[in-house]
Amino acid sequence: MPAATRELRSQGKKTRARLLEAGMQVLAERGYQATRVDDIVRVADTSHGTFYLYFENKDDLFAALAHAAADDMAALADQLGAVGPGPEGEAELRTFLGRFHETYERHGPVIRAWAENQVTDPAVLTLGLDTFGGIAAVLADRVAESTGGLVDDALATTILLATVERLVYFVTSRPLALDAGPLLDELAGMLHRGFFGAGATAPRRRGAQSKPRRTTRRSR
Amino acid sequence: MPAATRELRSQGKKTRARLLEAGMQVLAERGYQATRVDDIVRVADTSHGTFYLYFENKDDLFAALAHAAADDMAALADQLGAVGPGPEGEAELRTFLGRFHETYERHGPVIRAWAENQVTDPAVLTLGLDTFGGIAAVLADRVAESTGGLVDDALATTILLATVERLVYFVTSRPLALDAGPLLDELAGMLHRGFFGAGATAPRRRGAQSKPRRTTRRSR
Amino acid sequence: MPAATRELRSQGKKTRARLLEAGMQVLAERGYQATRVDDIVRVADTSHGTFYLYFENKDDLFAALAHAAADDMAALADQLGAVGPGPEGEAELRTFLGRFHETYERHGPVIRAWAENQVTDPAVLTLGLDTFGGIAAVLADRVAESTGGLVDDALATTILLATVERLVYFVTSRPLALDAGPLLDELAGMLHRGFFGAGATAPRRRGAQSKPRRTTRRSR
Amino acid sequence: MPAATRELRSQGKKTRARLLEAGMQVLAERGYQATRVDDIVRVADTSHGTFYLYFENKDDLFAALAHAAADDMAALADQLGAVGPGPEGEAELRTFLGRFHETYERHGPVIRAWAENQVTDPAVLTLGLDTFGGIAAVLADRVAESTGGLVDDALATTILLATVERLVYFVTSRPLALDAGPLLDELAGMLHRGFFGAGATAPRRRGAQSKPRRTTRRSR
DNA sequence: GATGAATGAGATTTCATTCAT
DNA sequence: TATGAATGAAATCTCATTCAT
Repeated sequence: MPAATRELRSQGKKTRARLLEAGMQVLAERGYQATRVDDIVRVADTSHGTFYLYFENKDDLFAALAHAAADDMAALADQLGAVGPGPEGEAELRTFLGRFHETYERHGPVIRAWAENQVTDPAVLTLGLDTFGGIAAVLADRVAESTGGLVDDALATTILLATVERLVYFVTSRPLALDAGPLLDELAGMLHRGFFGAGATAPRRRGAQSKPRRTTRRSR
Repeated sequence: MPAATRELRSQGKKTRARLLEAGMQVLAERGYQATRVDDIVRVADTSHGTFYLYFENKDDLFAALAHAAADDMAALADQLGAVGPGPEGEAELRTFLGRFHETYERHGPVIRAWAENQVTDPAVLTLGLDTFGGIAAVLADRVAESTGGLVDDALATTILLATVERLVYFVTSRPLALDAGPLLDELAGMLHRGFFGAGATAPRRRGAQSKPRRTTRRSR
Repeated sequence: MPAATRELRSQGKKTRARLLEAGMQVLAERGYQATRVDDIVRVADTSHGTFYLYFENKDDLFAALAHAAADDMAALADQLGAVGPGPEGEAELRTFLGRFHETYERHGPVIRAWAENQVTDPAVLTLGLDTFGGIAAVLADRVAESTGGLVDDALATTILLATVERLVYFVTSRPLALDAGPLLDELAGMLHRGFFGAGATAPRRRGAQSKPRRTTRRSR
Repeated sequence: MPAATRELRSQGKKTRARLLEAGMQVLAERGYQATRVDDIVRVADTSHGTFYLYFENKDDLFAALAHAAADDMAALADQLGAVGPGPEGEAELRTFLGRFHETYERHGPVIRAWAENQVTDPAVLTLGLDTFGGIAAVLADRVAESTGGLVDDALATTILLATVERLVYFVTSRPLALDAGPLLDELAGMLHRGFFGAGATAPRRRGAQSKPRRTTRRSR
């Protein structure tokens, strides 16, 4: 009987949290597929038996991690306000990226597993798709608002999101000693210019050609 | 004794090719860690015994795939000419992206495994780092040339490359029915403006602000 | 220290009884081998710790159940009077079967575990063999008395007993909605005719033929 | 990929047969629940890996054993001819019991697991119920034919069958050194008199009393 | 008296690799 | 050259029992 169905006392809660923490750490180090229960319990300094006291199996622990990540990511979308074409719009976008970065620092391994399509458990997979889809949809709305409906392609926004994810992944996870701030400044600027600026056109505009678009922009 | 040390007749070559092909397919479907020899031989319609006739072990097959990918990717860098700030520079970049895309269609699973840091075999890992590093270095050179040495951060270029990889991954692998052409047009434009354009600043330039840059661009 | 060595207050007695009750229920549902301490404590609505407060281990609880069953079964044998060849003999047998049935309703799972040879604990196994053997011996005596010593095979009587057990098991445990009364009437008649009737021969009498016996019976 | 889906060469067939044989032996020794893969492979003198080459899991092996048993048991029912009230009817019954006994010698452990309701795998459980039910139905038909429709209770026949099973179990499995022949003679006689004889009444006839029935029989 | 937590031995299952034909 | 068979180390999971509160 895993923990989901049981009442936990303070010690139990602590152990469960330690296992989740350890799971996250091992996930970060080895990736979804290569993570073994053995690694998790060693990091959590407990036994196999204890693991199965709190989780049905490995996927169950990942599901718990994933739900926490999904909650925080959903909050991200909720807090994204209007992104106008002016500097205040860019600032709004920058704030969003900052929060995305913070969320990534907390849930990076899970987000990465989703983004890299490593998840096999259908429930967790769906949760990931929904979560990413939700953010993409909000982004698409903001883009459409900002560009007066010229750009509203949710698909293109998904790709945009994936690109943001990858950049933040590099900033967060790689031992690059990169200063996140300036990079996110820059990214915010690029995205604002590329997607929210007056006259910006979506990457996927049907029949879109590079020349006309360039012309448009040149002439503004 | 695996195939590397043996002469192969035509039938042997065919079998080896079938195994490589199958390995690539399974790699695409299941990812590096989850790929089992059993899957490969089933797809290749042969036996476990035969597999080890041609490859020392699982990693050996991946190494073979990786070397082929590395060769084609190295060629990518070799063929990238100067990328000036004008339209012909953007066209050059667009051509590079087109070839990157073609390469991805052939070697996507391997490139992805590298980009997602899934590889454990040290030799293959090094090969990947070298390959990506080589392209990043050439990109960094071109950027430096184009901007007169203002921008030359190889690290930033690595990130740029990773982002390109991700976008091309989405275009190539996802069942999005995306038309690659326009997307690559758009990406070429963005990258050219962002990295190679007159007055462009590198993502990592400290104190970079979006406004001045926008102004600069507007005036061009 | 388990309960056997301790004095129990009224609450303790209640808890112990609840565990025994639960043990019996789970034994009935899952069988001897598949019964887990976890099931028992869940049914008894208590904890693992509490279980081991009252029983040394799983087998100890079964031993307690078994002793209760053995006592009641021994009483069965004690109360079996002479079974003459006449109707009053059959009535005596019928009464015995009725009490067997009652006992089965109370201790069925334990009796069944014995009859099906599921018990591994040597002490409990011996107890079962002794208990069944005791009843079989009394039955054999009664048969021998009734047939004037012609039939006295304890082994055959054991088999007879096992068959009775099986029939009663079906009547008791299966969801057949069978009315026990008529079935036991019938069974009493069959057994009386078959084993206690004038001229009846034991199943194991060498060279026994059905025809002569039928003739004999017809002529009575 | 277990053997069900693969082609097997002679060596493979031999190994699979050895595993089935070992499974039957361990099943006989330890019973359904207590049988471990470890025991089976030790008896079959092979490895765990090999076991899973031929069977998906323990239940899969039992399912294979069960299907073989079910086939042979179905044949039992098919071969049971009319059982008239005369001696040739009893002989027919005796032949049936003899074949039941032979079948039990081949498939005893499986039949016993079914009869003792030890099976948990739903498919195997159903197979057992169907198999026993099929035989019981044929028995019930024969009884009904023989008694002119007076007796046709399938339920009662199920119990009859269970009793036969138990007797044969004792004869077959216990180290009683019993001579099966005379016992089966006797059993055939009892069953013939009890169920197929002229004027016999079913165990479950509603309102049946032992006295009237006895009278009836006496007067025949 | 009672309980939730923890443990570890043992059972099941997977899979890369080797072997015999 | 090819293959089915076999292996065993390692991973997952279960559960009777002990422990600390």
